[in-house]
Amino acid sequence: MEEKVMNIGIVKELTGLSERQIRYYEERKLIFPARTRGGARRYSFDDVKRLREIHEKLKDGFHTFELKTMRPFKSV
Amino acid sequence: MEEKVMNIGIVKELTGLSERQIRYYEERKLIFPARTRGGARRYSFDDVKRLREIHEKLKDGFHTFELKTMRPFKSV
DNA sequence: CGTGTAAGGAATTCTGACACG
DNA sequence: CGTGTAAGGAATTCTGACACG
Repeated sequence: MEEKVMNIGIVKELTGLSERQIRYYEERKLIFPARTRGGARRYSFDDVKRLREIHEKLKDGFHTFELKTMRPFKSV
Repeated sequence: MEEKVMNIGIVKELTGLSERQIRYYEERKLIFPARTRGGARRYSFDDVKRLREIHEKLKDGFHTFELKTMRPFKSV
């Protein structure tokens, strides 16, 4: 579940989030997709799971900078 | 492992096969990727596994039409 | 802060065909 | 038969920015 194999389009469908949101969470250092040679992001199923958790927390009123310590996340 | 989430570029990397080979096996009805609205193919991890098996069999001298009965494969 | 959008470019994927054998 | 390739188009993704609040 850690293999980075999905492009952002599929992640969008699986999470229901916008590309903007997905990229923003990365900008905030909450998610770490891999990159193809061409620069396209690649996510794992674990990433999809994490994106859902992030969005849930934000809906609960937390801020991205507070989520960085939300849970230890194994680095790529 | 049945979720169709990978585009052909990643499948190429995971299997070491060319796009031509991957598409040809589909043309021969040995593999059944899903499609995005735009027409792009989407594969599952099971598909990747199957592609490897197909290629192995071909290297062993079998022909694509002989592989259709190779093993029951659940349809999409 | 978190997210939407229009903008232009670059990388990806698609199909149908010609080629070899 | 199984696979390579050049061709042109269409869909996808990328970055940086302006916007709101």
